[in-house]
Amino acid sequence: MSAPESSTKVYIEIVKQLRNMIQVEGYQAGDKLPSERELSERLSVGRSSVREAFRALELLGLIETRRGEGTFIRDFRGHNLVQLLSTFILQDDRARTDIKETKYLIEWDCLWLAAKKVSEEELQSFRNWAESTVYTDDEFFYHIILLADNHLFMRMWTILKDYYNSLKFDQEPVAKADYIKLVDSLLSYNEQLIKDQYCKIRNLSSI
Amino acid sequence: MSAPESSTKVYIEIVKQLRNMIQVEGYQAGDKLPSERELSERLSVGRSSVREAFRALELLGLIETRRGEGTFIRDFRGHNLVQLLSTFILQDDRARTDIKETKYLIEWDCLWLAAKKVSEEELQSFRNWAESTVYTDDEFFYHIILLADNHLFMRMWTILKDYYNSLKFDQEPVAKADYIKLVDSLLSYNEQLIKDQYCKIRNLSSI
DNA sequence: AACAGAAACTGGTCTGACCACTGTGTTGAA
DNA sequence: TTCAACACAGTGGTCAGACCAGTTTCTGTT
Repeated sequence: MSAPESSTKVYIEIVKQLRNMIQVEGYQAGDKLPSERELSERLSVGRSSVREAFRALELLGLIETRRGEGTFIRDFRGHNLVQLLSTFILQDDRARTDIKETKYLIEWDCLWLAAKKVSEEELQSFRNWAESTVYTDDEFFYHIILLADNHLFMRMWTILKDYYNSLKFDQEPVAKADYIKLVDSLLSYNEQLIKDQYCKIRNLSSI
Repeated sequence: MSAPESSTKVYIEIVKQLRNMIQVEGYQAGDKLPSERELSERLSVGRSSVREAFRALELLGLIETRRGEGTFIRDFRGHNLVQLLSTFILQDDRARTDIKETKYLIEWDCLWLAAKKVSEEELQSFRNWAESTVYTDDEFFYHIILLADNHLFMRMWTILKDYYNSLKFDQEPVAKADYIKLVDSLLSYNEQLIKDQYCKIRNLSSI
């Protein structure tokens, strides 16, 4: 490999080449990447440098390597990062407050989006599900986020939920009737009503 | 190192040990970690396995390694992840819509938080800055996010901003007077006024 | 056609060599 | 006494090679 300018590390260059290759050749989740040895030859770098790049991407949850089989693009899940990042980032006392605040606001954003986007039939269907099913708070809001139809919020919420749960807040169980009331407020398309009902569920004075 | 149960890879075990060590021994940003060779001996693993673990954490932006000096805990910045994750995750046409939607809602959330948290003096001081300074849209909203005083939103917004900018949306410049009006609406503590003014800046019918 | 075994592929871990950079201590000259 | 140069010991960076373990493919026999 050509001498790196501005002393970029070889494994970083390899990560860049991999990204480029994935983009240009249109790799999808489940697709197999070239083997370590093949990339080593193709890029004229040591196999251990290729392994370093693969390891880094694997820890991110972007690829997975299987002994005897190969290296594959993964369907990304953020949950690997939560456990990792939580150790390094949110260690101060402020974290708990920020997590709570952020999770609640994103839930509210998704309620708002759901109220805007979702048809009455879909809401009715969701209400039927809410009435006839036993679910956790997470499961209920997972459905809300689905209705909001924003993949990015789904990822963020999923990460926040995992981390929020790991912090073990004291949290009174929410009565099922209150969840139903929240869905009914969505059906009413009344923003203030939705807001009031969500605040009740989360014990907030306002949002 | 003891034989890994359920075939966990050695570098993953090393990452776990590092996380544990950082937590238990209370490492801070800027602190130096034990050297590759020392960890190799201490954990009874190959130096290349330690390097794999370090590389992975470095790519995440959690540590940095400097030749001849050592390995240090970094003050985390999400911006390394944006460039990386964007390639693998948000590749479908939906991404653009989701990014816009999410960024705008987080900006709104932070406006709302700022309106709740910030004293009139702070707002006045910010208004003075806004009047007397030349700034970009990003710089203006960076200050809003600072006023919201939520580290998590700051990180999320920073990541979203970078990615949003990389997508190169057509975006008309905002008149400085409109930024000032937004600050004034904050000073009025009138949520509807804040909302209206933000919608004007972002060309939204509602939020 | 089916099956068993060999071969070739894959990733996983490690050792060792050597290079390049940095920091520290020592030494000799001014 | 001070300062510059040098040696040394530490650090990370890259690589080759060896060997192991799992999976897939190929080949020969029945």
